[in-house]
Amino acid sequence: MALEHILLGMLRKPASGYDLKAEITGSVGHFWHAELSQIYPMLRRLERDGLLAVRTEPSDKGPPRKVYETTPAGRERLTTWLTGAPAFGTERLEWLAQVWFLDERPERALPFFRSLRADFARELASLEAIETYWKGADPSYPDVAGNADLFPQFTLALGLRKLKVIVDWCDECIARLEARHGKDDSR
Amino acid sequence: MALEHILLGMLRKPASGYDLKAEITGSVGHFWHAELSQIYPMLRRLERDGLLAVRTEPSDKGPPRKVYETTPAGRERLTTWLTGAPAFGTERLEWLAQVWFLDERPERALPFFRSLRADFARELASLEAIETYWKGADPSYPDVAGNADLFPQFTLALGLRKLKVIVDWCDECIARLEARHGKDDSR
DNA sequence: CGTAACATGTAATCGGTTACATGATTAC
DNA sequence: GTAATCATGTAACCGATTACATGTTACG
Repeated sequence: MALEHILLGMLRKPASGYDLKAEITGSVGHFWHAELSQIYPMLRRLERDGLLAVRTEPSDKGPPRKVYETTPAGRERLTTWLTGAPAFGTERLEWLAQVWFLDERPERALPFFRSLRADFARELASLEAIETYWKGADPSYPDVAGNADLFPQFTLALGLRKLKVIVDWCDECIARLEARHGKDDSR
Repeated sequence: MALEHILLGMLRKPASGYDLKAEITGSVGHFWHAELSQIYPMLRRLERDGLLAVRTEPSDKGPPRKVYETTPAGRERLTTWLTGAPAFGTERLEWLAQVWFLDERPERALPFFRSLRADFARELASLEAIETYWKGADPSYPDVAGNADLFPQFTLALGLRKLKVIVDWCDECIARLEARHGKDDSR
């Protein structure tokens, strides 16, 4: 169960469930996602099992915050996950399944790929913004100094390259489809 | 729900549940996966809703086969899925999360990436084998004639490119890690 | 005065995995 | 005889999504 380990990893720096949701989307967000309704019960479970410690802090706004932090036992759990083999969750890409069956509706192909291209280009732009920020913060990028930033940066590099090939692939599919039946259709 | 639509798409040619499992792994297998225990109840449901037709055929081996086929209503369901917007299931890549937190166990980084590289290289090889087969069957590849093969071929092209960038990325990560602390470690 | 952000949760449901159950035929 | 392939299913469980429930503070 990966969410468990992601929380244990993130909570090496203390945070509340609410914080975590924002931190997840802002860091591992390009390859992971979690709702608050999933985070809260998991935090409780991890605390019950002694992998997290809690303290309650008053909040300026709204109800009191429950701030969690990884315990030594939690840290150990994290390292066993890291020591194990790479975990492949069988990838399921529904939009590729749609592409596969597009011969059933060939006239939908061009608008479909154009929409796909727009979506991935937007995602690519958001990763590029992160890269730009990173470059500004650390002038030696991509030769970062410490280990702490190295691995997140690795994942960013892969995200950028993958999105680039997807956008290029969309463009090529569009070009091939246009070549097949005159450039004037389905706009 | 994508499995539903995948079955409706595949069953434009009649097949049994058992057949389907093999057909899925052999075609859309590089981006989708389904177990028999998931397929059988889904077939029943789709048949109950009039989207599939069944007939029972005796089998040479084992119990009688239930052969399904998409009905006109099923075909309509398929096209509404294809007519809709591209469906993104939020991608969750656990192995990238492991990379993200590798600073907790830096000495595990090299073996981790080597294992990752081996896994993806194997996947890439299997897609390349499919491409080779395809080239042999249709000498005009990649300029296939009909629409029927065009879209599956598009998905194959993307799979190949994505896996290539992942393998290259692994190699670069390995090189950078080796450069960081002498080439002789953690073999 | 309403909306957004802060902050915590529960309940119902769904898609998917793992394990279990059954039994025939074929190849070694 | 025993393992693999053919062929069908059910049940328990788990991870994740969606919808619901509650209440405060700050901003325009």
